[in-house]
This record gives sequence, structure tokens and C-alpha cells, in this order.
Amino acid sequence: MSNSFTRTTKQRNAVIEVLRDHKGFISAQDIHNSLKNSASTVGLSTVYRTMTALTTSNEVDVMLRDDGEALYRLCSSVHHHHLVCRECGTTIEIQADYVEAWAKDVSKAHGFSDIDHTVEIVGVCKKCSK
Amino acid sequence: MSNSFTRTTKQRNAVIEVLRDHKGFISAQDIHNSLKNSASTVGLSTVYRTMTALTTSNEVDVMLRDDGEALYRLCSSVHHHHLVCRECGTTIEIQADYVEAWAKDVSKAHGFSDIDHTVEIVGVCKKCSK
DNA sequence: TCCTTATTGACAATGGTTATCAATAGCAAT
DNA sequence: ATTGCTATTGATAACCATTGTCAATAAGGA
Repeated sequence: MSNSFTRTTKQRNAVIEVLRDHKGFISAQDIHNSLKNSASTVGLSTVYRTMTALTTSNEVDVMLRDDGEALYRLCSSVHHHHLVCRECGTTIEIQADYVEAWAKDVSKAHGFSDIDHTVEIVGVCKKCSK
Repeated sequence: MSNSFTRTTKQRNAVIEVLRDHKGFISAQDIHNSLKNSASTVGLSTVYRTMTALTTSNEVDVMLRDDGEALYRLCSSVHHHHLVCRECGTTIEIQADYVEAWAKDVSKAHGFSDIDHTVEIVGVCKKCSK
């Protein structure tokens, strides 16, 4: 359940700190920039390594933007989906038990196992549509 | 409804031909390679330009792989989702009217308009799980 | 056939991500 | 505290899909 690191370092703490402070998704590059302007600077490689580790241990959500850049965010404990504004990037968390169940059923029906699923709704939010 | 090109060229026809022959998703790079080994060679730039055009005119589906590389496939007329094997890449088309309706409802409830959505289930297919 | 211009393609440039590897720093044992 | 082992770091180079550039080519209407 806890992280998969064997040692504790200030660099990783700094990265996780940024994730905590930043509500919403943020790219590895932006995390790096954010730390560059702060007291504790962290190498870009370390940011990427940290994100990879946090991802494989399911501590952060990953989301691929249209241009392929990866965005990260600390997981909330419950599985959820996203409603994203394609203009301003605002994201809203959504939970839908039915969809969860549906994904499981469909997968099983086709003989799939070890299932993971992604649901993302993209549109224009109220603000941006004016 | 038809394509958005103002002129017809053999290069674009060749690209579309590859998409037709190839059942499933294929990357721009692979389309280019596929044509390299054939009679009608097409420049990589042209492949990308063609894919961009076909995408904006909604003639192909786009799907972002984990590493961010874009995969393309000719659209089937009906909106659908994908069940993908993370081992061998086999994809199965899925349709679910309920999910369509759900996406619309949720979006409206949050004041979102001009909606598009993505649903992807990733797992291990029967073959690969042995 | 001529002419306009959409299109092409070789090549350079971009930018996110990953690999390399010597230097550094946790941390357990002494 | 000190030592020793090795996980971790970070500067840098390499990687690779994608986009930009621009002169040359070809589609198609006149």
C-alpha cells in the first residue's frame, strides 16, 4: 500500500509535495519547473523516475493529453473518471458504479482478465462556452 | 461527409488503402513503413498530413498508446469503444448505448457542451492469459 | 496546353521521455 | 560517529514521434 521506494529522499518528498499542493493534473515538466523556482531543486530525470514509480504503485493517476504528454495527479482512494474541459483544462472527478460493473461484465464476456479501464469525457465547460 | 481534400492524389489513396487493408489500429510510422516496402512510396510528412486531415473530418479513429504514439483506424459508422489486450494488442469493438447516454447526462449536469468521450478497457485476452 | 496553387517529400527542428554513468547520500551494521 | 554497501541522483546525451520549412511537382480548371 505504501510506496515502493527502499529509501527516503528529499527530492522525492519535494516532488510529492508539489503533487499535493497542485490540485488537478500536472506534467512532469511542470513539476520540474515548479521546483526549479523553489528552494529544493530536483533533476528532471528524478521527476520522471519518481512519477514512474508512483504510477506503478498506483499512487498517482496518469492521463495522456492529446499531444501525448503525460499528466499526473495524486490518486484519490476511490476509482473514478474525468470530465475535462478542452479549453481550460479544468477536470471534474466522476464516479459511476454502473460503468465499473459494465466494464467488468464486458471484459469477462470476452474472456479478458486483469482488467483496467479508462473513461474520459471531454467537452467545453460552462465558463469557456460563453 | 466525404473527405476534406480539394485534390485527389495517389499518395493519399495509397495511405487510405493501407488503412483499409489493415484491420485494427496502426501507427503513422507503420503506415509509412508498409508503403516503403510496396510499389507506391509515400513521404512520412504526407502520411502525417493525411492522418491529420482524416482525423479532423472524422474518417478515422485515433487512439493514444501508453507511450503516447498515436494509432489510427478507419471509422466504423457507429460510435463505439474498445476492449484492448495489453499483451498482443488485439482490439475488440464494443457498443454500449447506456454508456453513451450516461456520458451525455453527466456532462450536461456539469454544464459541459460539445462533448466527446472515450472509453477504453485494457486487460489480458484469453490467449495471452495462458 | 497553360496556369494557378494544392500537395509533396527530403530534411531540419522540436520537445517529451528514456538511457548513461560517475558522484552522492540513505541506512544498516559496526 | 564511522564504515561500507548500494539505492538514488542529476547533468548530459540519445531516442523517437511529430511538426515545420520550402523548393519542386502535379492536379485540374480554363
